[in-house]
Order: sequence, then structure tokens, then C-alpha cells
Amino acid sequence: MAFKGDLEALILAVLADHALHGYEISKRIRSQSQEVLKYGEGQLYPALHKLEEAGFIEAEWMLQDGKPDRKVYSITPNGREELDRHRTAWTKFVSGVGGIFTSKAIAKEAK
Amino acid sequence: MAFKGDLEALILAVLADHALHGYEISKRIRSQSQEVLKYGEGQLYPALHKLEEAGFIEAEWMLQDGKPDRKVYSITPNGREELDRHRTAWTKFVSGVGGIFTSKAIAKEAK
DNA sequence: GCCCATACATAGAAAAATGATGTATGATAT
DNA sequence: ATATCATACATCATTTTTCTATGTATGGGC
Repeated sequence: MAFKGDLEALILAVLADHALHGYEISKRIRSQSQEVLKYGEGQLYPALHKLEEAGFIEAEWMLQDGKPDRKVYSITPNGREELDRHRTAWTKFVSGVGGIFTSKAIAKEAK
Repeated sequence: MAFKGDLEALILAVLADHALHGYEISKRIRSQSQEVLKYGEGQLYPALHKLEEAGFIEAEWMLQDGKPDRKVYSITPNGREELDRHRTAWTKFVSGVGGIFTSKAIAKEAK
């Protein structure tokens, strides 16, 4: 089943506008979703590594002093294509769930 | 995180209109979602038992001959309340994901 | 002095999804 | 004739995913 709170899709979506570091990505997902979507570091970092390995995002270190260094991720062209696929899957998913949540006894016997 | 292809919510939704047996429920979910949502028996039956135990649905055997007997489930009043909660959660979830998928660099720095 | 925020990362435990296996019968296909 | 599929229930093992905790390091607020 395609979509289910698909973290990788969400990461690609927030990176589509800006290059961001991991910690900031998690805060963006939290705030831009009105606190609905919350992912811990135990989910976020492995997902980032997976996306990087797949070539959908790229990382670059930004050194800071006083604070921990940042690993800034940007989306690649392949990542944008992947994001499009995820968006399509999401749209389908929503209409699929909608077909169940909104139907009021219209359904005929499943053949 | 509340919703993510939440089978229990979907079951309650299809039962809201008709009492149905398990096998039929899985076909309904498949057809009413335009083949987007597909659950195997390994997920469906445990979910039904869990919902029954929680008092959200009730079961009654319908004996058949020639074909296997059917266990027909109906939604209870508590189940309808639970369904309402799931619907609310779903709406929130959709707007949450929407906030990430549809924003085009409108986002300010997360505080 | 302690906890929180920043910022990365991993690892173990708990939960969930997938696919397979099992039982039993009738219908259709080869 | 034999195989596969559809019906209809159910469980179980494997894999995958998710969650929580732990670890390192520093500065700021209470």
C-alpha cells in the first residue's frame, strides 16, 4: 500500500523549496503539518540516509562553532521526480480513503 | 501518529452502512477505494477480532451449505462514536500532509 | 546544578504488514 | 482428470516499520 504517513515523501516535499539540515526538517514537518505529523530522530535520520543513498537528496556539511555542525540536504532532480510520484500516490490514497469514508450506502455488492 | 491507512477505521466505515462478513468487507474496501487499499486476510481477521473485543463491532454466524459459513459483523453505537473519532483524525491528517505537500516556499523559519 | 535546545547518530524493543499455510467445498478452466 | 480459482474462516512466521532510549557535545535559561 503506497502512502501511510510516508516520511520520505514528506522530507522530499520540505526540501523541494529549501535546502535544510535534518533537525530543521523535523521541525518543519511538525510545524507545517500543524503538529499532526511528528517524527523522532530515530525515524528521521535513517530516512535521510536512505534517501541520500538512493540519490534523491545530497548532503553537505556546514561547520558551526559553539553549536553542533549541520548536515544540509538538498533535493536532486531525481528526487523531484520521486516527489512527483509520491504526490500522485498521495492523491490516489486520499481519493481511495475518501471512497470509503464518504460513501453512504451507495455501494453495490462487490463483484 | 493517528492515521496511516488505518484498517480499523476503514472497517468501521464500511460497516456503518451494512452488516457484512469479513470476506465481503475486504472486497468492499478494495472496490470502494478503487483498488488503492488492499488488505490481506492476515491483517483483516486480526483487526476484526480486535474491534470485536473492543466492543466496536458484533459478530453473528450465518450458516451456509456448500459454501463456508459466514461471520457477519455489525457496528455498535460505540463503534459509530469511534468511527467519528477516526474521521476527525483523518481530516486532520489530510490537512497536515496537505500543509507539507502544497506549501510552496511560504513557510517561515520554524521557531 | 539541572534541564532544555541544538545536531548528529545508532540500537533495541515493540508494533505492524506481508505472505504463506491450513481447512473445506464448488465451479470453472485446461 | 487435474489444476486453479473463489468462497470464507483463521493463524503464524518473516520481514519491515515505528518508537523510544541511549550516546556525544556545547551553550543558555531557570
